[in-house]
Amino acid sequence: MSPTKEDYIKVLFELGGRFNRVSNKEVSNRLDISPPTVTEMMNSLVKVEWVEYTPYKGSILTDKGTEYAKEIIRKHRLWEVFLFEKLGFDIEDVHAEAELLEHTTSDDVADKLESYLGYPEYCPHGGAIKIDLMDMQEDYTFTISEAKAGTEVVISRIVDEEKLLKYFKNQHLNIGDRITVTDIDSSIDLITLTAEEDKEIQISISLGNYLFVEPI
Amino acid sequence: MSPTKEDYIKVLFELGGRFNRVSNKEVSNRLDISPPTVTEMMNSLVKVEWVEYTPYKGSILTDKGTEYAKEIIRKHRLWEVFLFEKLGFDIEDVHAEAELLEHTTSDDVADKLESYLGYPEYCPHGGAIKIDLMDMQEDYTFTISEAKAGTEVVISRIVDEEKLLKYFKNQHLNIGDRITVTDIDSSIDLITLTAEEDKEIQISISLGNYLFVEPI
DNA sequence: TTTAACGTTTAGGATACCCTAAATATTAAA
DNA sequence: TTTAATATTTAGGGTATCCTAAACGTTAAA
Repeated sequence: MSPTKEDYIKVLFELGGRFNRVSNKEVSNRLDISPPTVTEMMNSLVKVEWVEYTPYKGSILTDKGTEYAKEIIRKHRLWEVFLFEKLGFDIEDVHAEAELLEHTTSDDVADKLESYLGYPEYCPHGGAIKIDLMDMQEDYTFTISEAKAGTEVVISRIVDEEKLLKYFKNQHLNIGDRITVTDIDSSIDLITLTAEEDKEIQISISLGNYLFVEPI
Repeated sequence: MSPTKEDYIKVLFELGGRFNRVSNKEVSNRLDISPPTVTEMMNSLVKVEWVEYTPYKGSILTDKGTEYAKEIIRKHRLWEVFLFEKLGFDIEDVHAEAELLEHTTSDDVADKLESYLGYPEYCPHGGAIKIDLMDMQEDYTFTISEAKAGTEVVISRIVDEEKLLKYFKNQHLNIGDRITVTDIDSSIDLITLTAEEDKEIQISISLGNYLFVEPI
């Protein structure tokens, strides 16, 4: 299907569209596309049976849509590994390039690329590459905003959006880091963590939704 | 610019649009797009200054258009090398895949890919990859249809169009083969060649236009 | 040189995506 | 529960790319 449609279902997937309704507003914000255009596209995605849509209520991915989204995300992550490991790109730059290449990658190229890369498990941002691993990763990890105060966790994945990557990097929060969630205060939207060497870091709960961790 | 426009200037380049006017008919046939659409697109390419167009007479690439076409062809050929050498694709299949990837490849990715591949000189079909080599290749090679009877030549390049590749492969004509042009008869559109082990091969002059050779 | 064949353009339309402005529905606050 | 804020949709447009049918130019054969 068209790159445009692929972008929409990818975003739906990333916003949890397998299990929850995703509002047009969220999609509109994420893709920086006007709300009316999103409404229009959702109706078009319903026609190809990738999405179930209830006006005013939002969209949910169908099984078909979910499969397709996963395939694109797999291609995206494979290119990220290639660009990072083989071509020597900076980790911050691979996302934008993969974003382009993913839409013109046949299944055949993806399979051969995966083999060439040695069947990597994760992309440079910690996202699972194998289709079934994507689900498992969802089951075993949670965002730091969902953690309970006092738990010790390892950062396993950062939602790969350029600005977020830059933000967490600047906060010295990287994949593989062990951190302890000291305090979560929803009243003031703040999470307090302790990282290596007892350094204290504070981030907002809303931004914490983009930082996935797993318990130790 | 858009993938569509890129396809048009690539075809103009391949049809000799740097030096001769290319008719809309030729473009229409090559891209399998209706003549009116080609007329329309040519006008649009004039607007971005990639093409000079005289109604009813045809198009010529501007310097700007030529540069752009070369960049895309370079990306195309780099991907072909990658797909063939690294991913193990069959030579017949690389063209179609490269056709897709070339449009979503940034200059940065192309440069790093070129370096990763060790700065290859030619794509698997014998096409030059470096921009200046592309011109040189034009100067030193000619199509077998332009050869004089009696000359001995080496096949250096086959225009990479799937059907043509298949055709020449079936005729046992491959890049690197030494052949002798025995006879060229324009009255019946036929070229007779002698290949290894004195095997005789006959092809039409029109198809010979897609087989580039260089003198020994 | 007149005409037939063929290439090209004009006219009129379709679809995919995108937009703004205005109307409408939903939800949260008063 | 009424209102105000916010999300969503409808209405009306715009551009890029494609198409067919019909009109028009060019060229080469008769």
